[in-house]
Amino acid sequence: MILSQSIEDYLKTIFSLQSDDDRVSTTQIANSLEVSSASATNMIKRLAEMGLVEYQSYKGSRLTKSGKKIALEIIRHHRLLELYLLEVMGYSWDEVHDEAEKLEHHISEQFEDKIAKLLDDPTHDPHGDPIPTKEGIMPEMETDPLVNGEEGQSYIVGRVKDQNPELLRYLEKIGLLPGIKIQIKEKGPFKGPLTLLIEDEKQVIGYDVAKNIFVAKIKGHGA
Amino acid sequence: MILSQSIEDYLKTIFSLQSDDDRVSTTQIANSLEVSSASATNMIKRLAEMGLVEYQSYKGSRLTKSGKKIALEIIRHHRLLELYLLEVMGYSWDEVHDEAEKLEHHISEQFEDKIAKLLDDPTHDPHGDPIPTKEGIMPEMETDPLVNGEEGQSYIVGRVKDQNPELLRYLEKIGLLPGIKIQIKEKGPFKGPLTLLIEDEKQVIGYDVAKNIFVAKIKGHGA
DNA sequence: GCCGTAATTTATTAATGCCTAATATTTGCT
DNA sequence: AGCAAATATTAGGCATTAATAAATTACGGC
Repeated sequence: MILSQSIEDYLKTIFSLQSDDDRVSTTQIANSLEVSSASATNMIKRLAEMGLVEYQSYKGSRLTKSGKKIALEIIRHHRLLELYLLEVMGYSWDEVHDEAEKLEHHISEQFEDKIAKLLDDPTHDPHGDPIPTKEGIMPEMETDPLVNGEEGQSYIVGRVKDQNPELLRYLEKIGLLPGIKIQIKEKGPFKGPLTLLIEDEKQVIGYDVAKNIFVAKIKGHGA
Repeated sequence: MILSQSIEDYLKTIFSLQSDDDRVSTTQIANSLEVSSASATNMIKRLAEMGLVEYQSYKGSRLTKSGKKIALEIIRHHRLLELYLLEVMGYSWDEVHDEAEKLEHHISEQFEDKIAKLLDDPTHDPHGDPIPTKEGIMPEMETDPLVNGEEGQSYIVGRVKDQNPELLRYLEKIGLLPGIKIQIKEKGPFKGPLTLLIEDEKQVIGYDVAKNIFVAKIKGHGA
């Protein structure tokens, strides 16, 4: 099957919008891709004909097994590429996303395999997101939003949700990177700023930034 | 300027067909790209409108300065990619062409710069072809067809013209690779086979194969 | 059962890139 | 020079992709 870049982008988007197995509305998809909902309806119907989504008029869309497989493949490409660009090619953390976004549609199976091997079959990308396996399985990691964390508790930064290069540069600057250990010193009330201890440095970040940071609790640390 | 893959392919093809600065006929281009000549005429006119080729009806096409620049950029991408795939990513000699052919249209300037740097600004690709510089200059190398060589004379293999994977595998098997020193032992008459000494091994190759091999004479060696 | 939001249908637009068939031009031959 | 063969260009289409606006229909909550 030959899939256009658009098709791949639709599948990727639907995948990221559907948590668990709930249906995704056409407008959600349209907004996410910044196209009219008429366009989205059109494309979704094409995808349904191809057997990539399960679609019922007015009821929304859900990826089929094969649709999900393809979405995961693209996501695998993307995340492997990000890691490769960062680790091997010397890109900086905030540059990798855009380049990966283009290349993910154009690399061959072989290319995918080669970079996976060169990176020693990694399980997580530079943002801390899990890399789907070649078989199409997404290894899950139990992280919670940093904003739900408790004062005094220590955490490992798991993943960063936002892809905005400016934000990424900022996070890199203050050292808030996946894999790093942090401690919440203080949580400002009413969606206020969080004071963190990052590698023995005190840092204050805004609530909106913290919403994008996902962390895993470290047992036996903290209050 | 946004250029489609087709446009880039046309430019590349015209470049490779025009030696020096002679005009290239529409049919030549059409044949090379395996499209009808009507299609080629169409596209050439579009390219002319964009200022990428100089085109006169019935007189053929020639790349303009900016057309040539773009062609050289794509060729640079291609050759850098081939070398990168071979040297860094562990592709074999006969696999690199097809992958590079796809990727050359999709990598960014930055990606190009990164691989050039990682390869230490190479001047020749795995086939021995020169890699255009970033400024769009093709470093030339003085090679002659192996079939024009003299018996007893020694040569360095410069480049291999054909991109046929089978031929490339064959050449790899018998060790006829760019950079290798060979000696012509015997030239069969009437476009007959050539007997070569390749790394102390005697090998006989057909005339048609030898036509694709370009070599540079080694001074002070041979008869 | 009505109303508003969401979704779909229908009809268009625009671009890319290819094709065949018909015509025009150039070239090469005698 | 004149004519036929080889080349090239026009004209007219076709298919695909991906988008849109406008009109219509369906659903869910009150």
